[in-house]
Amino acid sequence: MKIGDLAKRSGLTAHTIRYYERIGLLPYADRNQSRHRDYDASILTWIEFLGRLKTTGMPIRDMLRYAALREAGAGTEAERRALLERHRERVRAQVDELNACLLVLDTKIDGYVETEQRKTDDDAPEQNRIRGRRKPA
Amino acid sequence: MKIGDLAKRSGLTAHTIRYYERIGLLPYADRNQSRHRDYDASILTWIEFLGRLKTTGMPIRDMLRYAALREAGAGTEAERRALLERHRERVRAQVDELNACLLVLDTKIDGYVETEQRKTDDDAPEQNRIRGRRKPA
DNA sequence: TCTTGACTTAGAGCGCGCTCGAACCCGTAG
DNA sequence: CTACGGGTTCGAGCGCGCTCTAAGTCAAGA
Repeated sequence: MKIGDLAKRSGLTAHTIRYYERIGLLPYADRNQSRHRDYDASILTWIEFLGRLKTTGMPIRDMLRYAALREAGAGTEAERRALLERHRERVRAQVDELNACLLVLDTKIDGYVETEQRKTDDDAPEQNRIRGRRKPA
Repeated sequence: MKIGDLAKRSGLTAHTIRYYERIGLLPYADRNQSRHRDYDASILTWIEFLGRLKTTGMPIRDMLRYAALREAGAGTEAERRALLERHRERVRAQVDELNACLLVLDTKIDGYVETEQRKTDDDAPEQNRIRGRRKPA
């Protein structure tokens, strides 16, 4: 598979793939007789996992650490596991924080809903106006 | 309240507070006779809300839009609400995505746990060795 | 044969969100 | 009076993660 195909299938650009190889996030790819990169489909699995790490906010320097352990092969599993477990905790905390923010957003949005409701009440004819914040049942 | 106090209470640096004012994220602050910024405690509520928007990944240009509507005052509630509702949807999607990533992380970590278990089994004396991936019950 | 288009490398540039430095101004404690 | 610990403005610089340009190579199709 050539870099353009891998780009299409991975969702990365060819530029980004070369950049990732340059910094060590992707292993140095085999080249064909034209010195073009020639990929095996298995690289997609790794790219997809990198995408998960990225989505969850792992900085590239940490991905590099993980990638280096992976390249090092057997004997690094315990450290890889520890790295992922630490990351998982951070992601869990992140989810909790986002959920807390969602509650705040809900409250804020509800406030605007009520503002609009008051406006609607004000616009209503005098004999139909109801005091208070909520629409009558 | 002076900028240093606000920095302590808000968790931002004085540099960042000035930067936020400069770009319009914070309203132009009153100055005292020494031309120093003089803040009212109420600004903390706004800064805290900005922090929520930031935590949830809203880019500054969108916060600026919201801040501008806020400054514009009454009559902009519907648009502010719409902006927050769109953002809420993005945050919900983000939480879903993170949870999906957490499942992948769990699987990956479980894989390493099993690797370590095999290693432990290999290290055990011959008569105690058990075939298979899982620790015996 | 010639053109097209995808590939190569090295290195510069960019958008974001700060972060910091320089030079200066003030008010207060010693 | 002086030193110090704030504050001020303006603008440059930085770390991140790409993103793009330039100049060249190569293979395949008209």
